[in-house]
Amino acid sequence: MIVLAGDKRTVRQPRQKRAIEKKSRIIEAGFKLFCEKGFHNTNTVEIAKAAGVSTGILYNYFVDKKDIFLAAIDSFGNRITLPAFQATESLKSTFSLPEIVRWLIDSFIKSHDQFKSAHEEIRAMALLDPEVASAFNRFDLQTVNDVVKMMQRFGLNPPHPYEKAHIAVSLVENLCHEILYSRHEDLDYDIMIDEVARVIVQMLSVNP
Amino acid sequence: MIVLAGDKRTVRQPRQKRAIEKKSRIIEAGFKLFCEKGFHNTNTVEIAKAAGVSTGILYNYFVDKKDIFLAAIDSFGNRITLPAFQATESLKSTFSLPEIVRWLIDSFIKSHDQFKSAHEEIRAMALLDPEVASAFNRFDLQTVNDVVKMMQRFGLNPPHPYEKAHIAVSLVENLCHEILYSRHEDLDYDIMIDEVARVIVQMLSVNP
Amino acid sequence: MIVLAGDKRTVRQPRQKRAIEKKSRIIEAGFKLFCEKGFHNTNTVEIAKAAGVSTGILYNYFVDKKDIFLAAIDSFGNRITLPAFQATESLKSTFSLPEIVRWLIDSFIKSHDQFKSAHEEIRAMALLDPEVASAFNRFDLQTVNDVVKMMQRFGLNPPHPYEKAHIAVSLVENLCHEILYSRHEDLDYDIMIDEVARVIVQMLSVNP
Amino acid sequence: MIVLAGDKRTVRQPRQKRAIEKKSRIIEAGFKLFCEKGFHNTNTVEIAKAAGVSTGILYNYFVDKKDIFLAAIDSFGNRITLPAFQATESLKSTFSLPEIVRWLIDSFIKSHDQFKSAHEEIRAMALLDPEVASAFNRFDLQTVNDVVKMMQRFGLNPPHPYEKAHIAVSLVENLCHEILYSRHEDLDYDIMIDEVARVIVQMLSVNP
DNA sequence: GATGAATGAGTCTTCATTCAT
DNA sequence: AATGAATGAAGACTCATTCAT
Repeated sequence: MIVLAGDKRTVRQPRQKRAIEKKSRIIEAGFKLFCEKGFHNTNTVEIAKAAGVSTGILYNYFVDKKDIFLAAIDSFGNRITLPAFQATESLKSTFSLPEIVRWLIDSFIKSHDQFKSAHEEIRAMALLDPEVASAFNRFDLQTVNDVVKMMQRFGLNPPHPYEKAHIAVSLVENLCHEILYSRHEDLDYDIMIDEVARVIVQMLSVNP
Repeated sequence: MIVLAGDKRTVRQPRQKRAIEKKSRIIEAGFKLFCEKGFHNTNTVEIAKAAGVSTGILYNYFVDKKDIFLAAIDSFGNRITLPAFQATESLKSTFSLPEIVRWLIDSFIKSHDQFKSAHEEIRAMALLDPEVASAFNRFDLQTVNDVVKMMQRFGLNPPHPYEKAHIAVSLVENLCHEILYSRHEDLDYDIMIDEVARVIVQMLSVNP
Repeated sequence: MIVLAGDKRTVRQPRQKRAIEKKSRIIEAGFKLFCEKGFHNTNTVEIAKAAGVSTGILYNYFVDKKDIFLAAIDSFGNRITLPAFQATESLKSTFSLPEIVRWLIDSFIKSHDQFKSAHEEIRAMALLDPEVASAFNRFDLQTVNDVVKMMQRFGLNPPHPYEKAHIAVSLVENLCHEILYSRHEDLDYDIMIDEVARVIVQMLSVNP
Repeated sequence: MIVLAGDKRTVRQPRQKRAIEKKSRIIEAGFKLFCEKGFHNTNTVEIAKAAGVSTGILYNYFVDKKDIFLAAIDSFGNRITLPAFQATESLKSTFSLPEIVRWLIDSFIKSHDQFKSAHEEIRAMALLDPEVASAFNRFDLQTVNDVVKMMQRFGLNPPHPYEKAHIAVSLVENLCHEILYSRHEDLDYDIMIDEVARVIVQMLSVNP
């Protein structure tokens, strides 16, 4: 399994419960705003206001505005994908693999909706900023690891599981993006979902 | 074929040759800087300097900074992908489809490298800004149309050609991004390229 | 003679007359405020307002607030001491050396008054900031050079002229400071001035 | 002898031993930091941390940050100069006056080194702030008084002893500053020390 | 048409001081 | 008395846009 690299930022970690909650509120508020308006269009006053704190306190918990963004990325990664993968376990006995992949795609589309632009902006900023790149990679690896774990639960042992899992994740993410945001009127999204599910199942089903 | 939506911006179009060249130089310079540094990290003074014009003149040709970005997106779309697709024509008689797809992926990786962050940032901004979204869609459709044309040249007539072309394009774009920027050390990129080529060929080869 | 080291800051030097005047106005305004209120108690908005410009334009002429301070130090050095030294030339035939030194001290006290705290603050900041130290040294050297020149005009050729000139300058500067700002009620400043003049004359009069 | 003006601040004086120690620790920590980094570059959180107390408690002992600075000035004055003057007593029988003055200058140079910027910054701030001016004067007078006492111990009774002592102190302080911080490469500091010692001895040796 | 100096609102960040615990 | 998290006003600096020349 790919191991998440530890991040060694020199941020004072809050120990007290209230402080931890406040830090979470800031991440939450920042994340929500970054998703709605993007990093560059969100200012620190807004984040503080949304979190119900003063602007000054932001800098007790985070080294700068970008640090809030990074924390939000990590928080973001932990939330979207894992529940969906875990839920597949209970579906295993009832549904076929193509049905479950289709269900996963559907649930990803639903969960992506609440994160709006964050994912793309993270990708964009990752190209310019090593710290964002690192946070993005952590998130990415986690999802790929989750997919590989799910594959194992389903008895799928294709050659090169991580490479294939990565491709599968990309396919689903692009599909989500396309369906939620781009909306080309000439494309039939039901057909696209079917096709993506079919491609994934085929790719993962090749046992050695 | 999907038709490009008309552009309804109220920008004075330069008629004189010198003015047209100047506008091109601005787009060129802006595009280069946006690729290198991102939209938010590029300022208008830099663009003007790189284009060899005054900052004031920018606003004769463009309504604002974002308008330069939009023009750059349109210019961007016309340049990267088309040459690669056209080149496949001459390869048709000599190489097999899997070989040609693999060649296309390789040439996309090469051409993506020079555009760095532009593509991702456009996607990110497209989520927040309808005008950018519209420009992005124009670019996206063009690529999909190019792929469909190429499919026809190769005698590939699968059902739902646009949907499949879109999926294929997504796969290749994600692969480019992964290889050029993310570089997960645990992934074998040769295998990923092979696998993506295989998946695309398989998807497109299903004739009705 | 001690030579002033050239300073290689990367500030865009204004070439046009109006721009040079504006830069001067900013230095003037900054200098005045720094003298009145000190560097740390003067903000950029005040400087801009006093110079009759916008805050933004400050950064066309100076890299940062400190850079205005440095420019002010250089400007400061050129103005205070030189006129006084030059004026001694015309007094040479009429007055004796002790009388002229006494006259110089008096005129220094008068000219110091308009620069209030600048000199001390420069000395204080010079201890923490190499750039300020460098600017202070330039100013200091200039004064010492001026004193040595004056000594030569008066036919004074003591051994170690630069060391002695430096001591003389220090004595006068401290005297100015004491008289203008400290005002110990128990000290008789007429006597101090006489004593300082006597010490300087004695020190400089020792010909080899 | 010049009498120190009484201090009229409305600060609650700690009576308990532990509280007095705590106040001392704060002054100590503040003094050290002010010397190292200057008043404006030292913040109250740092002072509290260095003193091992909470930021809130600072305001039980001091009315504001400047008040810590004032207390530090008073503490500062008591420490640097007195030991050096006292030590001269034991040298009296063995060494000549010029030797002892030279020894004093040397020991001042050594002791100044540990106080870095404090002295200059106090002088600078004294020009802007009456309270700092008052604290500086107290310190200054003390040094002058110490010099006069030493003069008496050495049997020196020139006319205007306070004025001359003040001039002597200024000379030595400037010399310290020059040697420790300015370091003009073209000046020979051994010669300057000799010259300053010579001037001081000459000035103080004139008995009525 | 062309210039580029000028604007000033907007941004992130700091820090002396307070106050609920 | 003691804490240290919280405040929020104030600061330096940026930059898209304008306009006198």
